[in-house]
Amino acid sequence: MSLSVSEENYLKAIFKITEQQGTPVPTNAIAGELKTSAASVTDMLKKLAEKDLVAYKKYQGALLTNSGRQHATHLVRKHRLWEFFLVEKLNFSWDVVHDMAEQLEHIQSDELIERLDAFLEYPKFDPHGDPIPDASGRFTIRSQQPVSRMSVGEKAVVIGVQNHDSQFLKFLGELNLGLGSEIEVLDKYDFDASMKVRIDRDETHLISNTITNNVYVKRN
Amino acid sequence: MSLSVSEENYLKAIFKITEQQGTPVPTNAIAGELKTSAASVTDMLKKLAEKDLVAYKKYQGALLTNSGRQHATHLVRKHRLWEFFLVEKLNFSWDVVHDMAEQLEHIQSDELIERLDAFLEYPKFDPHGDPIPDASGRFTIRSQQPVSRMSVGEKAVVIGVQNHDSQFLKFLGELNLGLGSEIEVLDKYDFDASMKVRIDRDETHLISNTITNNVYVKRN
DNA sequence: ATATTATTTTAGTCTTATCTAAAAATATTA
DNA sequence: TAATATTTTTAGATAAGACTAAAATAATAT
Repeated sequence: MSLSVSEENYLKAIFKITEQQGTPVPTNAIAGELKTSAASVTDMLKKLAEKDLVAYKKYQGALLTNSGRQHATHLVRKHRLWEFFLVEKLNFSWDVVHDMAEQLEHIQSDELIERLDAFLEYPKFDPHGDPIPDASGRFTIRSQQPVSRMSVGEKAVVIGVQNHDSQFLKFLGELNLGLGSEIEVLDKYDFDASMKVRIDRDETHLISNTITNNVYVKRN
Repeated sequence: MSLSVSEENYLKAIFKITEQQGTPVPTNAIAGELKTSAASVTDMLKKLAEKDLVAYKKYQGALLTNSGRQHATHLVRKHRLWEFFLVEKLNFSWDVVHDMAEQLEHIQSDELIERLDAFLEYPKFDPHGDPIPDASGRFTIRSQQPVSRMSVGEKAVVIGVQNHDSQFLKFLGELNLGLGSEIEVLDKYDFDASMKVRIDRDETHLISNTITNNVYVKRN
């Protein structure tokens, strides 16, 4: 079944909000995610329910059906593969690729995606450290923890970020902090989760809780 | 100015039909090219005229303005660069890339196209031998002639095809005939422009006028 | 438990891009 | 050049996806 860009965006939004959990997604949450009105969401949910992509009961919010989740996962796969392509092949920086991938993910061709995947040598994680589902929708699971959970003296390697905001990512770049960076915790200020850290055995920085909570490191 | 996919398709269609010449394009020609109704074309022409992308006078057909032609050329550039990418990097064959490129050409990001161009090392011709305009819209001109104009005994290298129809291209593939193939004319049957040719100093084939008229070789 | 607030849905519009049928303009032909 | 045929435009509808305002439902607080 071929879906419109709009329909696909709704599926992705619902998928993003549920993120595993099985609790129904309120209309307003979707409206917020897509920056659209609640009325529009209601209209679309009816349409998606009709196509059996979401389970929807009036006033009860919506949940993806298996078919809907499959679609959404495939969109996530496409989005992340394109992001990988943009960063690894076209040398874009990680803070500018989202909007382009947002468009590219709607290109309709399974063969294209499979070949892109092969061309990129089957990457398992995108440039923000998020897992890229394989063709059958399986995500690689990896244990990780936010920097805020590290203890003083500990060293760990950055493997992901939670916040994909362009400003945030650009700021990390200014700290020379990216995937693969080594972080050593020099000091912790527990009252606000800020920390003093050394990055790649080089500069030391005082980083705020926005950073310590949104940057993930490899858990051993 | 950012255009809708539909508006872009109209500009491309007009560009394709005029193909250099400065005679106005009739409404019906556009309708035929886009497989839409004449009424729809009239509506869109008014809209494009409003945006100063076409010069349109009732009952007189439409012509691209400079701005419209610039837009159209940029679309051609995007289409052909993506086709090159699909064939050269993702190993698609030349007969299947058109529909994907048709979608990819509407992705909005100039930076993406410039980086793609660099990644592909600034190709001058697409997989069908059509010139790829550079960022400022200039096409590389190359002298060429259809196989039908070759004389008996002459040898020449294939550099392009006029017909992009998938069936046609697939058939050429079956003759092992592609860009770069050498054609030697063994015999000519002028009454229908069919020929006996040897391809790449190997097999000989009797080829119809559909082929001799639609395959171009390098002119010396 | 009822009043108040917040959320969600319905109803009615709007825009874009399409269509068909009818009217108008242009081209062709006798 | 008048009649006929073709092309193009207008008029009126439709579908998708969005909106606002009002009504209906659910959640919260007194």
